[in-house]
Amino acid sequence: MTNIPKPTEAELAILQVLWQRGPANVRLINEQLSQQREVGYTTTLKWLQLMLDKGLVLRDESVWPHIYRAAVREEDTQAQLLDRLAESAFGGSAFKLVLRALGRNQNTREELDQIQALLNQATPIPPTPNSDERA
Amino acid sequence: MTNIPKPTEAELAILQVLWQRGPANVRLINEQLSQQREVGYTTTLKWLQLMLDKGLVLRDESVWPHIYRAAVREEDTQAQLLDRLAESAFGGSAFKLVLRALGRNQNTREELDQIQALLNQATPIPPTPNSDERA
DNA sequence: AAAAATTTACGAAAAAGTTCGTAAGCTTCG
DNA sequence: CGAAGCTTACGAACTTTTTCGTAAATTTTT
Repeated sequence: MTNIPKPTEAELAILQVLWQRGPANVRLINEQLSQQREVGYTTTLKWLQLMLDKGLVLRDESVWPHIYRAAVREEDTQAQLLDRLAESAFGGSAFKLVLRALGRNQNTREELDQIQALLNQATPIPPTPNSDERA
Repeated sequence: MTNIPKPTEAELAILQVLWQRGPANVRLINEQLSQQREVGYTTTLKWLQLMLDKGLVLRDESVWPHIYRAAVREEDTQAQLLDRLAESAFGGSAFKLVLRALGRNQNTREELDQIQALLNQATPIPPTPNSDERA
């Protein structure tokens, strides 16, 4: 709920590592990041420290080396980023975003089925009286 | 095709105005932007100039005042941003992005139908042999 | 316990984006 | 034409992010 501070690119890269691998020390995180692009160890450390200040990660100092873990949930963060993108590039329409994302996506049969399933269980909301306000 | 330079927040705001309203002069663009948040005229002008340098907009100097128009297509830009978001926050999976976007979205009956239509015409691609490569 | 190796903390430079102020350049009007 | 009113160009201050270097702190090894 508490509005999460918007993560930067670098911060997102780190969060992804933590979400996928779970809590980890700086070395491990840096190794993961390094697989994608050259990153200095202290750079990674600094990011973690900044993220700690912002409340994006938590740190366990009772062990050595310290262990960091995500303080924000993957789902929440993704949702927030989708909202933000809808706002900044789709005229505020999450629906348009979905259409576009779906339209240009190559999916396997399983994936399409999964999407279909989600769609089937979706409950339509009543159209807003002014759904055609601004053409 | 030519990889579009990643637009910043401010640049996206301007592109959205141009996409919706079509070519316009600085004053008009600034008025539109001002409806959302306080922006100085010269700030808008400066943005346009920077965007011109980056190739995000085109300028017609044969008229006065100059008229700017988007140099990148809305669809392409949105697609690019979706790819980028999938990469930076969904572990590179456009599919996961779609699921998430669809899942948390409140849609009207019409919208759901539209999504369904899109889904029906989607041709499944064969599953990749290593679709389960990294668990 | 001292040296060697690893981790942290801090400060700060460099790069990217945001925002204007000011002056110079057109247009229009009296 | 000259003044007044927009428009444009330019430079620069500020803020936010990205990136390290260096030194201090903590462990681990001889």
